[in-house]
Amino acid sequence: MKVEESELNGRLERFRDTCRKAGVKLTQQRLEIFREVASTLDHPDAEEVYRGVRDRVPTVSLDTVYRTLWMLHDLGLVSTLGPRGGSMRFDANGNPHHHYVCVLCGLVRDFESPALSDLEIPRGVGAFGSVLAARVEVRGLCRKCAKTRSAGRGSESLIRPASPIRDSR
Amino acid sequence: MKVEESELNGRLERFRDTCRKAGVKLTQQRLEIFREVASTLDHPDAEEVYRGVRDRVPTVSLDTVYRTLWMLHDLGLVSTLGPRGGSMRFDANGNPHHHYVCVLCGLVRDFESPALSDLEIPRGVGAFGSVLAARVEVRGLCRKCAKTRSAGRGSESLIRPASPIRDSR
DNA sequence: CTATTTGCAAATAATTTGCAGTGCG
DNA sequence: CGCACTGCAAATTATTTGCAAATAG
Repeated sequence: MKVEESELNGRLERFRDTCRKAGVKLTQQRLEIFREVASTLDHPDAEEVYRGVRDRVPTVSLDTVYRTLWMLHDLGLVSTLGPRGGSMRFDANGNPHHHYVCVLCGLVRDFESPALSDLEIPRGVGAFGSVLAARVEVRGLCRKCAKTRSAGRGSESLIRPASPIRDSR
Repeated sequence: MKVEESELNGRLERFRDTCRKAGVKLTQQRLEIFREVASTLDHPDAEEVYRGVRDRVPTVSLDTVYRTLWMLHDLGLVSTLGPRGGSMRFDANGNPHHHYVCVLCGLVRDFESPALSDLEIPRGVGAFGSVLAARVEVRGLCRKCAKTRSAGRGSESLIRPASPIRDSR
């Protein structure tokens, strides 16, 4: 799924800006790697970014993709999603948001919600340490998986409480 | 941090029970592997479980630990936490709960909260698919890290919005 | 007894690193 | 023009798998 033109331009703008301010060199591969993450609503892993960028910059190497993604992370331009199924995934949505995750295929979609963003954190939590941010992760079966699955049969072992994806590589 | 005696016994009870019902054999290593995860409030990774179990069952192998942890997961006896820093972590707390995660050292602590557990999920989310569960992850700097850090200097690059741990192996 | 389960060692997957050449500022 | 950046290949880390020996029920 594609990010809107205007939003994408804003992100690219911020990217150039941040690079300049941070004094990091603006290379072709960095631009394209950022563009790849910033232009999709999916949250791709390094391999997917690599495949996408290779079309435009045939010589990029996978390790440059990794290095750049972590560099973008260090600059605060992308955040990461713990690996749903093997590999780390990257997220260029800079606005406060939450995630919907399909427990079967690993699809992730962002959603915003003032209500959830202003969550009341129980006071007891303060005992653990400071609170910097809170994020909600909603798990479920996405449209497509629900369809595929019901085609087969009813429900199997699926509703294992809050378990992430244990995928079948 | 240790789980209370009574709670631990309940977990072990449920473990034996579930194994029997599922028809899986109750071996020494399985019992000790489960005990290791079930008796701590930390959420250890396979390697940590391995080290702990080895004291009591010197011949266990790391792969048995992996196989057993995933088997416990399949039986619904443990859930997983996306890798904070390299490796998958396992959680034997069967009650609905949320997580506090230290962005520096990766410490995880559970907390319960009726308010958060009854979260109102925005209707828009239904468009993505069904909703099975929702979990809140609160990020912050734990007590210990805050202390260690302030010993050095003030704040550095730390407050990178909602970024997980990019650790220094 | 006998199907499961285990331990070992070797295989895979994801990610990182050292180094020599290349190109941005 | 120099130092940060890149590509390559080799190294590491986490995790999985095939197989013969061990064991729970």
